[in-house]
Amino acid sequence: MSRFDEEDAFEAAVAPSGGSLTQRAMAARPMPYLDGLNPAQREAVETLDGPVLMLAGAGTGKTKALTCRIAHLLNTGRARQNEILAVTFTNKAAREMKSRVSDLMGNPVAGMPCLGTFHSVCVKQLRRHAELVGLKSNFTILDTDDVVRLLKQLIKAEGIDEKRWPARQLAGVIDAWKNRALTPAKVSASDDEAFNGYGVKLYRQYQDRLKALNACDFGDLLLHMVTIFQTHPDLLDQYQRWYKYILVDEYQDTNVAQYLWLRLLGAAHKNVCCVGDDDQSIYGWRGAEVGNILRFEKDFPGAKVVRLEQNYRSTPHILAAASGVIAGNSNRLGKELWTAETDGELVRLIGHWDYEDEARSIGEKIEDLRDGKALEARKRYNPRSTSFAAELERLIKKGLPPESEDEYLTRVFTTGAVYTDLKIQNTVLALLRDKPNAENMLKSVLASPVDRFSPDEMAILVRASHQMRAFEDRFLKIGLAYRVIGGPKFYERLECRDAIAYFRVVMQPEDDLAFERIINTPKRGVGPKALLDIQSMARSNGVSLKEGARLAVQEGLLKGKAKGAVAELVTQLDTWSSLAEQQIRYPGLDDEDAVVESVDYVPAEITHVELAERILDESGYTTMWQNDKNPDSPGRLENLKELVKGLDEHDNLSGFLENVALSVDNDANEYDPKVTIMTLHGAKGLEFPVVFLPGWEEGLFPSQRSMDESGLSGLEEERRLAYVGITRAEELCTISFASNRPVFGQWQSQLPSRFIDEIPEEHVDVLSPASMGSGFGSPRSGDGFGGGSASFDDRVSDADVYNSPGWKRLKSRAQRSPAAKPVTLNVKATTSFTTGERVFHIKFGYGEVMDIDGDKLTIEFDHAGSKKLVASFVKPASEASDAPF
DNA sequence: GGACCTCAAGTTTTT
DNA sequence: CTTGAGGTCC
Repeated sequence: MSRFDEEDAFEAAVAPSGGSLTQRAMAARPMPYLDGLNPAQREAVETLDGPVLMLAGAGTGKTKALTCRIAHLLNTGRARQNEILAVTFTNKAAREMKSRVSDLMGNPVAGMPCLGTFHSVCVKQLRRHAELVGLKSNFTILDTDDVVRLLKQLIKAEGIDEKRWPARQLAGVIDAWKNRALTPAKVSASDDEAFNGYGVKLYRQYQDRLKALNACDFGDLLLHMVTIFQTHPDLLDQYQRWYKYILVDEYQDTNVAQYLWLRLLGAAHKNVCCVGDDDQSIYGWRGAEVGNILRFEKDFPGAKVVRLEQNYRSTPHILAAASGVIAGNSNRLGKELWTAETDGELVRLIGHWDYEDEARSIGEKIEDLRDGKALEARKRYNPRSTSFAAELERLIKKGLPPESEDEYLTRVFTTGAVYTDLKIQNTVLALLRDKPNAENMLKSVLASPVDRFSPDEMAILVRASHQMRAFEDRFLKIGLAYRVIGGPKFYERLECRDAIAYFRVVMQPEDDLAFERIINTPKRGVGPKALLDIQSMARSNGVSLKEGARLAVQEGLLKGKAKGAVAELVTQLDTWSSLAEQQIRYPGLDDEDAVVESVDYVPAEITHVELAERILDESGYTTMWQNDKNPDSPGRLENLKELVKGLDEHDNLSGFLENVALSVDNDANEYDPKVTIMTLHGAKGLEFPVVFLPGWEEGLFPSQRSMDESGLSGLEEERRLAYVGITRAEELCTISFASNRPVFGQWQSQLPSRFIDEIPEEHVDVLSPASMGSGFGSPRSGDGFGGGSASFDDRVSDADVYNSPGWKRLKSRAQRSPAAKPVTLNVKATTSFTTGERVFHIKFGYGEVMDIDGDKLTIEFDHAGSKKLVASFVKPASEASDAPF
């Protein structure tokens, strides 16, 4: 991006005539979006008919290509909005695609009813044809918690030891079968052994129970539709003609069921366009089959394969580092990412003493970058900070708080989002009109190199969520605003789940699981005994628990307090249900038709929000928390209020329940800039100017468990995860590891990750931690080493870590000439130790070698117990005098 | 029905 | 080591 472009944009931005960019572009050409595409993207967009496989590396503009393709299909009149099926994996991706297509078309895409996640599209289909698999169209979608409770009941009934065969495990087994599109009948004999030999039997029972409950789980949404299409060719034929064009995002993440569903729908016209990147397949553990991408050409002969290889996101060193790592994998489809950019920093590598040091160091670095105190200034403008552009767009839709306008305006300029996104440009122009000083502001920003990053341009990406705590602790301590993505979910809180259970029973009286949850919440004196009576009444009459409860009251099975309470609850439920009935319109049933509108609609007596309030009040649920004197009950009441408030965004209660089941509230819509902390998995599809990748240690990343369970393929998936992590970074990428980390409470010496060795050294800058800056031996500020028993802690200086053999090797690696062959760090340490020898460890003190296993020593420490350590972190006791104490 | 105790497990996660 | 689930006892 040259200065010329910036000035061009500048002129456009301050032009008195206002936002004419869009108009100019639109007037010049009917399809302006094609101009912004590179040749490969253009080919992918313009090859409208027949199968297309788009192999799109990280940051190569695949969403752009995908959305342009949709716009092109619409613009050329190939298809109407409701004739395009476009599926993604996450709601977020679906939302973004929708909004970007709207931008391209110049007006909101009203329709596109079939742009959504696999699951949301399937739910719509299944609600239409539920009866074909024995369900009613108002079926409930169970979450994992419900599933596990249900399976637990079945396991118990089967007389299996729950301890040895936990329901969670069975849930996993069944889910895996469903991911592979295996109904109970299709589970092959080889799987008979599953779950102590009861797997298939329980699977069948589970499916029967689901049918009785008028419910299904996530896997069923896909599996049922596949079954329906396979057994009803006429129906399939209808759908095949309906969806003239099919587009699939993140194709490498599809499982067998999703693949079959797609193949069925696309079999006739074969206008299927799949976009994927085999190098970013990181969901194998939940059933994703990379194989799907490999066999695309086989399933769709004559498929056009387009490779998007020009990266618009990252600097050359970051790209080279990522490429170097991913090169270690075999069986790749092979893409070579390149960039037109030439500037940029090396990928940074830092080793720390322990995880707290790591958190401290990253915290300091973030503060420096934020305050412009870091030595390195921002080297280039990033004209494509789509993360910020998306955020700003969201905020503008919600209404930007006036007090933040200046700040956001500044950031619009500094991130350069203004140069590329028409929508943002127009917004900025609107803001500029009211800002007399904006012109000067813009000029000064453009005149000086940007030397700071906003906190929300920075992210910390970890392998496992437990790593987050160290950063949270540290950031709370230093008052650095952060945001954790993927923490505990709002709807999964106890009070929300209870409230939702009430709604579920009201909307779907056969939902026994929800009924069981609320029957004695709040306490109504209906204990396990009464519940048992109700259950047997329901079972012997073949009705739902709610009806069973009604019968139990009528037949006089229930006595005393329970009788009155149950009778009241049943009556209440009836009342609520009839109030709700006036509002029922299942989402998705109507809007898919070409002609919708005016279905006869009886105005409801009360709104669904009022109904929800009534349910929670009359049931006594709100009162229950009001009377609870736990310190957290006010918070729970607050959450309930929040929950009811959120109902407003939905048409009715069923719409809300569907949303609860199919979406996660991960969008943190907050104004203040915050550093993002999230897992590598959660970061896929995102980008940040500054990325920190901590915890690159053997066993943690690559994860030991992953390798134990899946061997080489597990390792390769971990490597792809590393690739995903590095490629999230636009400008600065910092990888770090700690030499010591508590694993399940036990301090362990950690080896740097093998992935670190796989980064070509000419693209790495090995740095010393900040505390090393003034030379070796600088005393640490006294945070201690995180508890621990060793009395030596406080007297140890950082320097010792960097005198360790492992560190020296690392250091020397960076100083070798680029031509030198990379040496792995995992060289066996000099195991000159012998059993029985007295040794010294910097943290654990003195001890005796009990056992030797390769380069690992089992040592019985005098004060710290028995530990297994890598020899390089231990020295003979006789040499311990080197230590500074 | 609630408080206390014991024991086991302990990645990644969207829908 | 820490958390959570399940069981027991009052």
